[in-house]
This record gives sequence, structure tokens and C-alpha cells, in this order.
Amino acid sequence: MAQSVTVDKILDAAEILFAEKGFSETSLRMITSNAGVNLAAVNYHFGSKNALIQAIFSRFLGPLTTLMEQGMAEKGWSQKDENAPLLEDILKLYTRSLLKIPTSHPNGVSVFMRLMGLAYTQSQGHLRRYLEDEYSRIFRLLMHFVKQSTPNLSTAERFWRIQFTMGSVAFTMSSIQPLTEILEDSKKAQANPEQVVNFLVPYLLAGLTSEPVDAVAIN
Amino acid sequence: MAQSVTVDKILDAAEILFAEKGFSETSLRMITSNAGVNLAAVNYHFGSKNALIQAIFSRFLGPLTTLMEQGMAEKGWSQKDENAPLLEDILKLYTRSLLKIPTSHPNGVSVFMRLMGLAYTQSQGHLRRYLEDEYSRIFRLLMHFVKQSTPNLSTAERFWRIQFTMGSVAFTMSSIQPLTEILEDSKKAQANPEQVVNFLVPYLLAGLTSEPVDAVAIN
DNA sequence: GAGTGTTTTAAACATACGTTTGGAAGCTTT
DNA sequence: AAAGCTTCCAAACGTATGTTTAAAACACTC
Repeated sequence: MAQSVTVDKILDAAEILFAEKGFSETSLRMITSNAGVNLAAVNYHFGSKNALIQAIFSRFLGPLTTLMEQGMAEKGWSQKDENAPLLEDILKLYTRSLLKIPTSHPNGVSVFMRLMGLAYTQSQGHLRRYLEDEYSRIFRLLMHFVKQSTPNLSTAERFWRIQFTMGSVAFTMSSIQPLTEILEDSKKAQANPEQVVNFLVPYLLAGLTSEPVDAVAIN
Repeated sequence: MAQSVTVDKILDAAEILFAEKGFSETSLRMITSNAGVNLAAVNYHFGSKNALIQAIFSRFLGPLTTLMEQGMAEKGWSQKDENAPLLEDILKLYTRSLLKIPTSHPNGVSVFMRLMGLAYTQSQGHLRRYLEDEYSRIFRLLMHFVKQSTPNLSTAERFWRIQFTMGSVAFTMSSIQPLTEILEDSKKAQANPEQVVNFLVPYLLAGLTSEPVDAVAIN
């Protein structure tokens, strides 16, 4: 199980293919032939296709959560603390952490951004369970801060605004732009991740902090 | 090819299953057994699984585009017109049209909202081609109005803001909430489509109309 | 009610998939 | 260099999939 060359070749190839085509639409034969390894290698090294999918997610979700926890610690955020962080800082913590990963990562940011989006939309039961088991703690913590920093929102409106926000993020991450090729400007708007995040954060912030529709909650 | 009972039973069952599990994850055997028809019925009536998928999309995309074109006509919007419609009205036209469909539709709004989301995220080549062929006209028209009504945005920033917006919409429509079950409040926030749209439109509007990051473009 | 076209049915077909197998090849340790 | 472990490989396995077939059942016209 030690970091073999084959394991990495499989991970690199699978990551790209999954991001391009989705999980069910990508076969082990495509992956192994792209990776230049034997078909049986996946089952030998990972056990199953599902386990491979999970391995791919932990390869970047591990570093991501580490970076975010470090960031929270540096800023002195704590669950106990009464003072809420600024919403803008929460968003920035997330996006900055995301942008920090790829230096060590073979396939660039956009690939696992797209994977992140797939994790939401492809309903793969095993993946959902795995992600909940492994990463729900940091997710809940983040949500705690969001809740703290938006006290003027009703529970329902906050829930939906978070939903909308995650939608933007997840979708933006699908840089493959399935339908949106129709937009004539899609070629002009080059997909430099940092630039995109520059646009994204203010956009989200405006939506999240806009005047509530609901009656203000006591919370 | 006339509207047979079998055809409708297949469409109704397939719609729900596709929305729940995705296209590749739903087999013709699931569909036909849920619909209570013979396995061969799909190929007999539709020709192929892909054709069935397309048929499902035209069943609600047809009415949707009709409603939107009617709405545009009523408001007197025209491609030639110099006066841009309000961004808010564009969004409302879309969401209101969406909410108007289900009266005639067997499976409620949220099902084809979810399908709409799938259309973006599942990259099914044939679907993309089909949607582009059939519905790119109305889509481009809509984008024309959006461009008109946001003259202060640079091409790049407008592109990305539209991208973010479509992400929110597509994702919101996936009401199955894969990962978001983690949000404790997900049960409290009942998914009444009209209420969701009430939250959604102002949220999107705030993001779209917020102060540009880019230098203002001449356009 | 015989004849004609349409729809339904059970069965089979071909193919692609994830997984397993048993032996060969490659290392490392002795 | 033999032994023991790990990794690789070609082949096969079982299963599930979309699709096709040919006959049966049905519906309707004349």
C-alpha cells in the first residue's frame, strides 16, 4: 500500500477521466489504459472502483481540510467564541485553501474543483456516506461560523442561501461548461482559477448579505 | 406514435428515476418494471434509451420555452429594442415560467427541476447536442437581454456571474440535496418551490448587480 | 369475422462492465 | 542464489446492460 508508481498513475488518470465524464461513465478499462497499467491493478491496489473514487477524494480533501483548519487556528476562530468571523473571511478561507492545494497536485485546480461539483450532484450512495463520515466535522464547523455571522437570517432563508452558494461554487468548479458553451463569450473568459475566485467571492457575498426576504429571526 | 398510455407510463416512471439516480445509473429494466410495461416497450416506442432521455426533456422544455416566449411577447421585449428589460424581470420571467408548468405535469416541479440540473452536470454528449440544437435560440435570446441589462460589467465578469447564477439555479433544482443533508436545518426548511424561488431571485439579483470587480467595460 | 396494422410479450443476443484467478516477473532479505 | 514477499499480467468469470427478434395479442376496418 506504500506510495507506488502504479497507484499514482491510476489516481492521476482516474481523476481526469472522472472529472470529464463522471463516475459511472468512466470504466476501469479506460482508466487503466490511460494510465498505462494493467486492468487488474485497480482492484489489486484499491480493492474496488468505489474505493478508488474515495481515494481520489481523500487525496485532495485531506490537504484541503488541513489547510482550512490551519487557517481557522491562525485566525483564532473557535467554536466556543462568541465573536463571529466575517462572512467574507469565511469565504476567503475556503477559496484560498482551495487555491493552495494544486502546487502539490498533478492535475491542476480545476480538475478537482470539477470533482467537488460531481460529489454534490452525482448521487453515488457510497461517496455520500464516505464524505459524511470523513469530512462532516469540518463542514459543520464552517456552517457554525456561517450561522454565527448571519444572525439576521431566518433558519429557512439561511439554509437556502447556503444552498444557492454551494450551487454556485460546485457549478463553477465544473469548468467543463456542459451547456454553457452556448455563451459566445466562453472562450474570451479565460479560466484562470484565481481570477474566477476574484469574481466569485464578491458575487457570493452580495447574495448572502443582501436584505432578507423573510421576517428577521430572533434565532 | 400517437400519445399511447404506455408511452406516458414510461415517461412518468423514467422521469422520476432519472431525477433520483441519474441517467447512467438508471436501467431500462428499472424504468419498465416501475412503469409496469414490457422491457422492449422503450425501444419500440422511443427507439433507444438516449431518445427516451431526449423525449423527457422536450416534454417539459417545450412548454417552458413556450411560456417564456409568451412572456417576452407580452412584455414587448424584442431583440431589436434598444431599451433593456430589468434584470429582475428576466429572472422572474424564468422562474415564473418554471413554476407554471407543473399544473399539466404528472410529477411536480421539483422532479424536472432536478432534471434541469442534471442536464447541466451530467455531460451526456447526445443530450448536450440535442439541447443545443433545440433550445439554444431562446437561451441566446435570454442572454442577449442579460447582456443589455448589465452594461457596466466586463465581458469576463458578466460571463462568470452568469455562470455562478446558473450554478445556483441548477443546484437548487437538485432538491435531493446529496451532501447537504449534513445541514441540520435541511428538514426545517420545507422545499415548497414557490418559497424557494422567493428566496432565490433576490439572492441572485444581489450577486448579479453588485459592484463590479473588473474595471468597467466599454462593452 | 376475416384481414390488416399496431402493440405487447418472452426470450435471446451481443457487448461492456467490475472483479477474480493463477501464474509470471520483480524485489528484497537472508 | 534461494526464499519469500510484493507487484504485475493475460485471461477468464459472472452479471447487467441496451437492443433485437419473432410470435402472440389486440384493435380496428371493410
